[in-house]
Amino acid sequence: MKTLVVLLGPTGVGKTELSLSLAEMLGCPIINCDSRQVFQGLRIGTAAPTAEQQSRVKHYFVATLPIDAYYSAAQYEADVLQLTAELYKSHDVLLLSGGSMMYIDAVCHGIDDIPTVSEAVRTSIKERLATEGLEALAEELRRIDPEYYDIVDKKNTRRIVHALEICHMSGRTYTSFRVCKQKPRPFRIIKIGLNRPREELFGRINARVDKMMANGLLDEVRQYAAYRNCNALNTVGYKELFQVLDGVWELNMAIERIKKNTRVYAKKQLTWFQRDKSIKWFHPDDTELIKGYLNQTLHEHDMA
RNA sequence: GGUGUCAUAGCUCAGUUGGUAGAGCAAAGGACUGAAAAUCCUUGUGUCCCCGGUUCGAUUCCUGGUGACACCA
Repeated sequence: MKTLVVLLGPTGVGKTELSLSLAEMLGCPIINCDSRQVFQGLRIGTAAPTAEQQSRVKHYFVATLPIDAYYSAAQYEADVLQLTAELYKSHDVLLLSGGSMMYIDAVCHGIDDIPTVSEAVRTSIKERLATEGLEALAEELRRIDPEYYDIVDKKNTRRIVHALEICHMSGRTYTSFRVCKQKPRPFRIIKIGLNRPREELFGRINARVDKMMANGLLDEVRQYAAYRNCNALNTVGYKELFQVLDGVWELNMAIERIKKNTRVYAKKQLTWFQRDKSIKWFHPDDTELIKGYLNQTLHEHDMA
């Protein structure tokens, strides 16, 4: 039976370091699962695996996309499934490591088949949002897809807009695409979650931000100023420093905000992961415990 | 040593003409299906420094402590 080991946890907890030693133990490459590390050039701000780390273990989905590329959880799902099908020809176990919650779920359960929104539809809804306002769009959604309107967060522009986009795109209701059914996978999944006491985690996050600044994050941001409207740069660490380049915030203010927003993100990740009862949690320093658990579980799987 | 000012949430402080309190920051909880490091929702933390007095009632006024700061010696 083929197995996918999923190493997950909040940002800054220590996934990258541990993923290397697990990959070495398992003799497999690392499939990166980070929605921002897939873009080229976001080396410092996303704490991407270094060249040295990548020479130790082969990584996939690190710095593979141009910064202005469109990408999504659904595309990631497809890309990973294609890659794993190939890699399983020569491996029994593969390691997926990262903290992008929806990307993890896309790979593990799949997400619904929803049409990709065209540029034209996206632009037209965007313009209507600007001229008519969110309430008018919500009202239209209530008319054409009352079922989704019922459950959607009416204050969440993203959700309302997206549902409308899909309706316009397809001529069907957004609800009709939301089957929310888990897709079977041709491999077993073992989820290992990493976590630390809150204080420890936040201490690491704060220290990591200082280190990023020392490593030249501001220069990295400056370099991509022309791409600031790209989704890849709507990212903690980048969006705050654009405020500095614009002269809106003092540098210190921006650094504090980066730390705060990273902490909030980590908490958000934990909230999401909390619901997944299939995750087995460990402290990242318990390397031997984790390896022992993995070996034991893999062995059980072989027997089964 | 003397005089003065201050002492309220984790931090910085506001406030109560006497009816046990609120902002900012920090923090906590949650939602989530093709932009997800995105987007959005909810929450308040308290011996109001301590002992006494006045008062129906004191965090608020008064005596005395204690501590911090400033100035004078």
